[in-house]
Amino acid sequence: MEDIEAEGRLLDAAEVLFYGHGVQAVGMDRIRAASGVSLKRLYQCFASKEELVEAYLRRRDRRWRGALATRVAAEQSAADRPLAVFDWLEEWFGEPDFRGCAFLNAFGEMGAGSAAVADAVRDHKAEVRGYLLGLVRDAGAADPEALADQLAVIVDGAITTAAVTGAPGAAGRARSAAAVVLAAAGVTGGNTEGRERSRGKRNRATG
Amino acid sequence: MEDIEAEGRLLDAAEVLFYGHGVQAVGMDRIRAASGVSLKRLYQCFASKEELVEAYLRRRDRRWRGALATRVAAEQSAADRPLAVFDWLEEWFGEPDFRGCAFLNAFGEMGAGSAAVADAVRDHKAEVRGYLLGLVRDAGAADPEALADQLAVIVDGAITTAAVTGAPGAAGRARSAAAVVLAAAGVTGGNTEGRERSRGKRNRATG
DNA sequence: TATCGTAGAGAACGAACGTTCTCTCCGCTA
DNA sequence: TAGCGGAGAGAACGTTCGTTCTCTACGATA
Repeated sequence: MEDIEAEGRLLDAAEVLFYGHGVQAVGMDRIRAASGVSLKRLYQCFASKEELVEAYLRRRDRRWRGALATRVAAEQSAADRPLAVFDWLEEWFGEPDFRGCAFLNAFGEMGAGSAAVADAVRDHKAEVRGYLLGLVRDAGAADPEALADQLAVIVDGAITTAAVTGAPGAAGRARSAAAVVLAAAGVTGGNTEGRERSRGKRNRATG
Repeated sequence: MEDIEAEGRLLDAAEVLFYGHGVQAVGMDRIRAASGVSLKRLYQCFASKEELVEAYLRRRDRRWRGALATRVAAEQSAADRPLAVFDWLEEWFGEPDFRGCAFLNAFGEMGAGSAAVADAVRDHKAEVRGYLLGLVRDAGAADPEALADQLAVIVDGAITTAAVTGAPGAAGRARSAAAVVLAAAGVTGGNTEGRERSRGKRNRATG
């Protein structure tokens, strides 16, 4: 098995297990078993559990933001894109293995004990906030920086609320709050009201 | 040492250690050392670590909501109280040992593995949401249920953002978002705008 | 003073942790 | 075919975990 393949399998196993059960609840041996990679090779790829955790977070960050951006970019009007974030969130919340924000979970567990993990989490949140900033800037918001801050707060609140309640409905409630702050900043898309969106297809092309 | 005193010292130690370092990162022996309660007595009070964690969360829930309610009740006008929540949050975020939401942290760590902990977290979030509902109802909001949902999302987002960034400024940004959704629901207090509040004393009595 | 119940200190238990080491086997070269 | 390097399997290391047990000391009662 090549190094690059082993690394991928290790990160795949780490993502499923760390995200699903928490970092501290999953031992290295369990990752070895799930990945099929020998323990020796595991420690050749990642010198410690902390390194593996950090790598897991950084890869998840890229994938997560990539999936979000892909979904949002499908929205044709720049003014509609900020709210499309919450449509994507709702889809994500509905997935059976959804268990909240991997980064916040890891931060709560290891943020106080591992600077590397804390940095990865901070970087992720900063990237997301930067992405939202670009969206509202393109949508012509009055004060993009302030609006991005507000949306970032609402997004995090939506994720944690959905995780605890176990219901994807938090996305819709967050979406309605986001619609209000967007409207207040002068961003009015084609479906600012939201909420009844789930009754059928969007009125704009989504494909 | 009486049972009731031992229990209090155990919960005090558990709160500082579990909240500060995470639940899994703190062993029972460390709690014994910090509390001065013997291990035997510890297991007489709490039959397992899980029970201690749940008791820690439930006591913290009562205290946390009590402190919040005390601070908010000092606001004379019912219309100003919802935003006062965020003033209290900012004070909390500025405390040196602030490390995010104890309940979300515990949920991320043990929510998948302990039903008792998950229940305690859900109960806390439901209580907070119910408290917010009462506030906006008293303030005469148009749709109190929907508004309470929105505020609950913003509160959770504020806490997690403040925890990750390590700066209390998230409270102000959440406050401004909350002010917008409150205004949209017809709740207009004496200082809805917020934001410049931090430049000096509030214009209403705070004592 | 002799006895008893209880409490604290901390040793001890088995399991699991992160990490390293040993052993064996296989594919390559001379 | 003999020898070598690297890889996988998994035993083993030392530590720490949650939990239980042992031993000693002490205060109350007769």
